[in-house]
Amino acid sequence: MTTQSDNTEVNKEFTEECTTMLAAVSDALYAIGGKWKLMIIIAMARGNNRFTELQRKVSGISARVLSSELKELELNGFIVKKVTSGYPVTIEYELLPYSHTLEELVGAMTRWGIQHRVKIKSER
Amino acid sequence: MTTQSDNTEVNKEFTEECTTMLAAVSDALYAIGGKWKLMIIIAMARGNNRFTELQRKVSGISARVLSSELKELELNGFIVKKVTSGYPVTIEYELLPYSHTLEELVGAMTRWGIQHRVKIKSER
DNA sequence: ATTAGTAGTTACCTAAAGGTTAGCAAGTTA
DNA sequence: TAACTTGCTAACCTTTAGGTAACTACTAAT
Repeated sequence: MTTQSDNTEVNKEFTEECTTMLAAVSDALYAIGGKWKLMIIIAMARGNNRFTELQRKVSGISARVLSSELKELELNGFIVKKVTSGYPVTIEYELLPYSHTLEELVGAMTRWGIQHRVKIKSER
Repeated sequence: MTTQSDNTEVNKEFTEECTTMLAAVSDALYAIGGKWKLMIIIAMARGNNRFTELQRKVSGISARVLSSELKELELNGFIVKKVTSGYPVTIEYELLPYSHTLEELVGAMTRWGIQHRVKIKSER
């Protein structure tokens, strides 16, 4: 009698790889999961660095949520808040280098999202 | 007086690209966002196709949530439920080809998650 | 006959995410 | 001087995601 959970060498490696991936994806989702964080980073990478600009660009986000997401992103080392005490005082948010480590992921998600929308449309 | 929102050609393209990306990422998150969907797909790609096996593999998920996530994944064309009416009746979930379009994204997220955990650890 | 495993469902509940409204302190524009 | 903009914050409320526990129907083993 054989089952899918035979303890072969191959199966062990497979199982370990799976566990590693699951832990990694879980970690990633913890840091950048949710509805807004990636979108805010994308908008910032494209020149939207002020509060109101971001709010307009990331459509649907409220001031309250944007404010709290920015705080979390700052806390986790993705962005900095820069206050230039000139005249007038302007507040700008800037991406830190760590944000750029997300480029591959953002690219992959963008490409997938585009093809997914095409697929959904063609199905209707 | 110049501002960051000058209507140069370059700026227009940038703005459009940004809008496209935001819409795409939003679409992607709608389909595969949340705590569990990607993790279930990862587990299934590695030979765990039965309900209880999946529940064990994706640690922390409850039967109720697993059941409802599987239904959503089936509805959205990522998986199929296969009931083999032999003796005994076994129920297996299988990935459909569409799940494999997620490979690039899953890979990117896994790599990012691994390096992120390393970074977090080294900071403590 | 009892216990255990598989594959769930149902009902109920909590916590987290997010939305709405209002307002404030500054500066700026008409 | 009035109205508007920017960059928020506080209080409140709703929605959704997810967790817990109990239960069912079937099979299989002891």
